[in-house]
Amino acid sequence: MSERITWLNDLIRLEILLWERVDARLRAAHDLPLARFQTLHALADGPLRVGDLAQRMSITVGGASKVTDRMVTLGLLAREPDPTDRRASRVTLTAAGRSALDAATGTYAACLAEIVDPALPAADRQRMHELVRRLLTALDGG
Amino acid sequence: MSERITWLNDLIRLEILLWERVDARLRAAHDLPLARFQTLHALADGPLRVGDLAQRMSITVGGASKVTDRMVTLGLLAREPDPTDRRASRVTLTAAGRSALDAATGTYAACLAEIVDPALPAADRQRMHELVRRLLTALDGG
DNA sequence: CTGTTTTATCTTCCTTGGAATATTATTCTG
DNA sequence: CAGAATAATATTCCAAGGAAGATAAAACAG
Repeated sequence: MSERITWLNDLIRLEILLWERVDARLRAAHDLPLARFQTLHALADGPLRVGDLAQRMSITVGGASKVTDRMVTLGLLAREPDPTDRRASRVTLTAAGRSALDAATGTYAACLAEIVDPALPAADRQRMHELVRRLLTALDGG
Repeated sequence: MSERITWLNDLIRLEILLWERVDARLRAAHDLPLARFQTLHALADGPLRVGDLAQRMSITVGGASKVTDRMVTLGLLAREPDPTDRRASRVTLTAAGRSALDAATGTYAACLAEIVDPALPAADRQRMHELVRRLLTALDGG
């Protein structure tokens, strides 16, 4: 019973600590908090509608709308009208957003590698990712 | 490079989704959000000073101070003066806090089991916990 | 013992994101 | 096509926690 609690507690704590570390590094190196990096990354493969962005980031639509607002203000994103649905807008990376993403991606990977690699060899990292994926699939088909 | 990002992204998303599910269940069954449950659980083994509570929960001291305020108002926690240091206060469970914790613990474990067990057999859950622990140890010696 | 430094906590301001609601556009029914 | 139902987004209000500064008590230097 209590192992269950420890199990999730530890997972949550891990996520918090990893987030803090990577966030601090990205802020220091690129003035780009991790939350913004993630938004950029979600849009790397092309524009998304606000709702799809929300889903990909596991936040609410309202939240995604506001994230978009802020990052449009910062010049990292742009809203363009969806040609097929005038209610919707397609959120897209600006040139500045794209280059912020490109610049930060290396920092992100390096920082994470610095933390994770000494603790887990490649096989274990791989195994862990696979376990996470299996749980994600069970949770939302993703 | 990009696998690194997916690796952490997936971990973060998993944490968000698990949090949401368990949080919703605890709210529904006990009117006790997961953040409060975690606070109660952190204090289950005995009183802690605010700073120690903060550390155990991986939040800031200021945050812990405010969590304590709210939960004192709710009657779940109490502050008692630390006999050895008049700057500090020892945060402790009230009877109501203890019984809320006891009641919610079963719900928490059951909810988590419902989600995790179909996706991961016991051996994998165990393995995953061990990987998480190894990373935590690397991150903060915990 | 007095002044400085450190420690533990609290407080204020700010950002973030959720919940609920409003708004506007689309789709569907008849 | 008119009206109702639905869908996509935006907006308002609220709770939570971080950062930085403010207190208050303790520890320490002399």
